[in-house]
Amino acid sequence: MNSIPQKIKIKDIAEKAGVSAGTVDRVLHNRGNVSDETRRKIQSILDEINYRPNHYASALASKKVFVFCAVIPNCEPGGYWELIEKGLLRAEQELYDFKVVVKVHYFDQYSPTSFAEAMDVVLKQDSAPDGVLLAPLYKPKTLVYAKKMEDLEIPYVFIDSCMEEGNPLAFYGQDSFRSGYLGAKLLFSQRSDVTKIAIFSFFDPGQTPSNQIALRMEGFKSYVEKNNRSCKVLRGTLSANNPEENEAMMKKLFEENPDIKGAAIFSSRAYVVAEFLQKYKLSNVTMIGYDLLEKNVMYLKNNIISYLIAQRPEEQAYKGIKAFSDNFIFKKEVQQINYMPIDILTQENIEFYLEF
Amino acid sequence: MNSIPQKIKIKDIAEKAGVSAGTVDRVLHNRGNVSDETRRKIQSILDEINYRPNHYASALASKKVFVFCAVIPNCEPGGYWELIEKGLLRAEQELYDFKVVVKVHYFDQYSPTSFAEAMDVVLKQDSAPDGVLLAPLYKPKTLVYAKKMEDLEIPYVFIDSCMEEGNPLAFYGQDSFRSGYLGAKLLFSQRSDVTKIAIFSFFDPGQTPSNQIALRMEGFKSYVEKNNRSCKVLRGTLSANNPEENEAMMKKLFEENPDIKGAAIFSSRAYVVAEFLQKYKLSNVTMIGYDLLEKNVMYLKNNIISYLIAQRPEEQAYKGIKAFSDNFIFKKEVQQINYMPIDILTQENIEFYLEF
DNA sequence: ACTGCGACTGTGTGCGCACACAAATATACA
DNA sequence: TGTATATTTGTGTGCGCACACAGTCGCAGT
Repeated sequence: MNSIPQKIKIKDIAEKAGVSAGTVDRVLHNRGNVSDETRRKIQSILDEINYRPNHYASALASKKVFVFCAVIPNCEPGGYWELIEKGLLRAEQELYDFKVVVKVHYFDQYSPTSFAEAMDVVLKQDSAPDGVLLAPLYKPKTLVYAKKMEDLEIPYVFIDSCMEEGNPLAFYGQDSFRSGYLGAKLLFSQRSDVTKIAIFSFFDPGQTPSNQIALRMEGFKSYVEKNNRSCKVLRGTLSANNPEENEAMMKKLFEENPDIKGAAIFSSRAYVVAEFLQKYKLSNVTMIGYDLLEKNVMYLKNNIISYLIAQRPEEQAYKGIKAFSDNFIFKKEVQQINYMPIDILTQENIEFYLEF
Repeated sequence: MNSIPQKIKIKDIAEKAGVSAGTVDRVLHNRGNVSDETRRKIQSILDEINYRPNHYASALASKKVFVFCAVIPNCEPGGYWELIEKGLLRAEQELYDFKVVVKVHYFDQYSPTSFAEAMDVVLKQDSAPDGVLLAPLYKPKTLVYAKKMEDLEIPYVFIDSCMEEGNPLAFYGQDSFRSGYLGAKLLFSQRSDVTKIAIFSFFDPGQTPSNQIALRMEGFKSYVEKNNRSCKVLRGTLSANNPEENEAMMKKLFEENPDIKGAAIFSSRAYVVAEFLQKYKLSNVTMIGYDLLEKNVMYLKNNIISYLIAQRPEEQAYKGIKAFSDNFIFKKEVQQINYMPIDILTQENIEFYLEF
């Protein structure tokens, strides 16, 4: 009654083929040293009986230690990349008994050079990692290292945003264009009288916008083009480390344009703008933002931000590492392109997203 | 460099305590037959060195087969409960090597008696299941069996909706009240001129509404009360198996009330109403619905339904079974109340939710 | 015919643990 | 003091697999 479908093991196959377990093991792992004849015989049995190895027993017996490196921007407390790191750690924990180690390497998210340095360290270790997880913030540099890893035959996983030119083992992230598009839709669906909006970005001097943010902005504009062509879109440029300047800039912008009805910002730091809106009591401005940072959530709850669009960063990182283990340990097919859901968060449903 | 933190095993503990592995095993599993003195010694070592057993090795060595039963309504193809079943199967697959079997038992979702019969079968097997997963559609009957299972010391998991009176090992589902509340918010946020809406339900004669649907409706009404008190709410009652009658009813309703601007339905069969709206080209009616059924998705894409609110049924079922394995096999603490995210789906983000 | 060598195949051990069983020790009672 | 019995402890085997190692075999070269 409570019996389990009898599991087929290596020994069974060996018996069926009239060989020893060792030989079956050799064909299973392509270790060579098997005559064509016996290999074919074993293979045909394998094909017909649907052998499914016990990966837990396998991991137990194996001595192999897997080292996966993650290369991500420095994690400010409460910032976006901290969520990514959380996912990495969760995956490492879960794979502990499979002898999986996740090493995190950090770089300065505003410096492509710093990214390159981190990658150099990762790839020039005495023993190469079994896989590298990274966020392709800056296309050109990333491309260089993608090439390098392909030459070294080190599989890599992209999170956050993708690059068509690369050929990762897997990608986990949002369709950034679409999430920008959705942002615009939500902004305009809120009210029918939106004729002027402001969008903000952190373009520091001499820096190219990150891949993802550029795409979100395109998506946003595309929606406006298509559905609210008459709406005026103003741009505000924020500085990463000069709050006073930012405040002055916004003050000027909103004073000169009191008819601004909507605001959007495509990085995760919506709270910078929200803080301003709250301080100056501009409750007539509808705002949308991105990512589930604590401070963003606070302004959502305070009704300063109407909608937050989220992308499950922790899950991206978690699944990124799991892609490696699925590939190496569980021998599962790994789907290459994996768009994460574009979650729409409001005051009413936010609380149910906080622990995920 | 690539070394893993040295794993502590039973043998290590045994050595430290000056006993054999068997004795350590006895205290780890409370198997008794250990003198107070040695148990205390071992326990103190255990406390101080943070021993984490290898559950994979443990499962490998163990002969125990786990049988978990799921009691759910019949799965119509393309219906809600099919998604649940998918999650159950996924969990079973994943736990295959842990000797976990998931047996699904079905009942007629419109008949509490049929539910009771299914539960009787489950509980009166020659060997009792190690856990039961069920959806408490009908409170009173569920309560009876919850009691029974507590007496039999069989842990149970609720999915879909919860019952405060029960004491399940875990619950995975939506906050139904809140999802109804959010539905109303979305309906009204779409346009400012909504003064009359219609809500539909499948109250067949002689039947009590399921727990979840009743709560959603309450939540919906609560929002209207609070924010749009002047809006008139009409009720339409649908029949589960009489399309002609339904059509006639809706026709009459919308003809007599041409000023209906919004429609909502709290079961997963929004497509019944959507089909009508499409057929009669009532494009002026904004509609919201629940759950990611194929047919609902189609009407969302066609712009008949503006928002769908989803609750990840597959994940509910999957996590429900995993709660058992976490409890029995991985000895993890299982959180009792787990509200699933209330996903808001629109044309723009729907495609990213379809494979989850 | 002997050796050496390469291609192929079988055997044995251990991964960390559960559990049946054997062994040792303690306790009771005559 | 001896025997029977309960209590406590140690040992051995196997779960399914990986992998090191030890064979076996055929064949070329001397």
